[in-house]
Amino acid sequence: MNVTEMKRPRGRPSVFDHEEALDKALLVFWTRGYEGASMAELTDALGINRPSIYAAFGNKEALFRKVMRKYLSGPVSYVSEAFQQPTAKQAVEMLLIKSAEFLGNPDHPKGCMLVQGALTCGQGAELIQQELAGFRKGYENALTKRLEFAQSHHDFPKEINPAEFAKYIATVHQGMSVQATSGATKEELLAVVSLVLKNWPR
Amino acid sequence: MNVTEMKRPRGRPSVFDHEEALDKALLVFWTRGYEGASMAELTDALGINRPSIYAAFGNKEALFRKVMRKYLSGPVSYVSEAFQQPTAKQAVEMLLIKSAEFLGNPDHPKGCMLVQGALTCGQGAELIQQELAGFRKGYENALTKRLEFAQSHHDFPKEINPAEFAKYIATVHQGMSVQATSGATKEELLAVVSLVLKNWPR
DNA sequence: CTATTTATTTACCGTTCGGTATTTAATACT
DNA sequence: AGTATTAAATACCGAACGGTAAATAAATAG
Repeated sequence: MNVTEMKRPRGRPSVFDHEEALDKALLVFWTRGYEGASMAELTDALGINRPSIYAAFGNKEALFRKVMRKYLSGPVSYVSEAFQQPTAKQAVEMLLIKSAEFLGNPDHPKGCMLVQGALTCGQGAELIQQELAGFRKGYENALTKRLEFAQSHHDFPKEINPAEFAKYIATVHQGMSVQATSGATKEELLAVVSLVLKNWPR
Repeated sequence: MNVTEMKRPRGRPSVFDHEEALDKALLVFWTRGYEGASMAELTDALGINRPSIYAAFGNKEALFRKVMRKYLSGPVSYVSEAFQQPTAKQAVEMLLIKSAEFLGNPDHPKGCMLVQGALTCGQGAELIQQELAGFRKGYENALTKRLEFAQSHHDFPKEINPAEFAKYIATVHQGMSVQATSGATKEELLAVVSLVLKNWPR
């Protein structure tokens, strides 16, 4: 049985593709941040009327969370991929190089939405702000685990505290995002990464 | 002639100190960002009525710029101070150590207002966003100049591109700001700085 | 052909936004 | 004492905000 000939649902069919709409919403949230993106601008970008957005995704907060999920599992999926590299150095290398290429890519908004989505915010968006900080902390913790694993396999110097080194790499990573948002190019970011990797601890 | 017995101005005297008011406004903009800070919240924090703010400082944008000037010449004046250290290494060392202590200081909002004031923004605040990016770029350029000077005095390896190294330091610096905003402590930031300084090029 | 279901469209809601006109109070000058 | 000057306080403005009720259109099920 072919999926393309599935029985169509009961009522009036949606005139827009939900996944495509989320992609369009991503571009707005990415450039504007959670609060900077107004429902009016989102409505324009999605090309559908406002009640349709609410019917399909819930309110602004719910829409943002759905967009976030797409963002994490899509554009930045290279992060968890990097952690699976055979050595710790290769893992960090891939993480930073792919990040430089991603953050400075002119084909989509510059910088990382996890950083610029809601670094600060007005009253009422603190929850989103905390959630984004939580995702960032999550990546940092995953990197710590990766380095602890490497350390236990003699792949990372035992003199270095994995949590501290992970925070150092995360700091560079987030700094690269700020740089990209302010206009840094892929090449400039790669030069930064090169300086970081040049001094890999041994 | 004593300044304390200066002739008082003509009309009804101001009931609030303008500089103190700017300090209070700074705390709001620092935590909320330019757009996240509402005039209502600013009014509450300053303890004066809204028309008084407009009469004293102009509109929200003008108020923010006056606050910015105080911020640059006050809390973060250590940056230009650091550049005057005798050697390049001492300059960067002081820059990063003082930054760690400043960004993680729990006595005022965490992070740097130059970074979190308007990393992203809605329509209408792009000018402020660009101005903040300009200030960040200004610091980076000043650091580049400092390293070029050091290079010409055999105080910095001639194999390293000063602009690239300055961007690396600026990237770490801005990353530290993001980390601080998300809750990183002074001690954690100092550990990051220690890792950066451990690999000073020679 | 009718009923049911679902989506789109239009028009609108109350709240908050940044900003101000107007009135009232406090001081100095004459 | 009266007037000019300056600031504070009250009350308000239009616009933009996120969000929704009600009506209409397009499909399936019987």
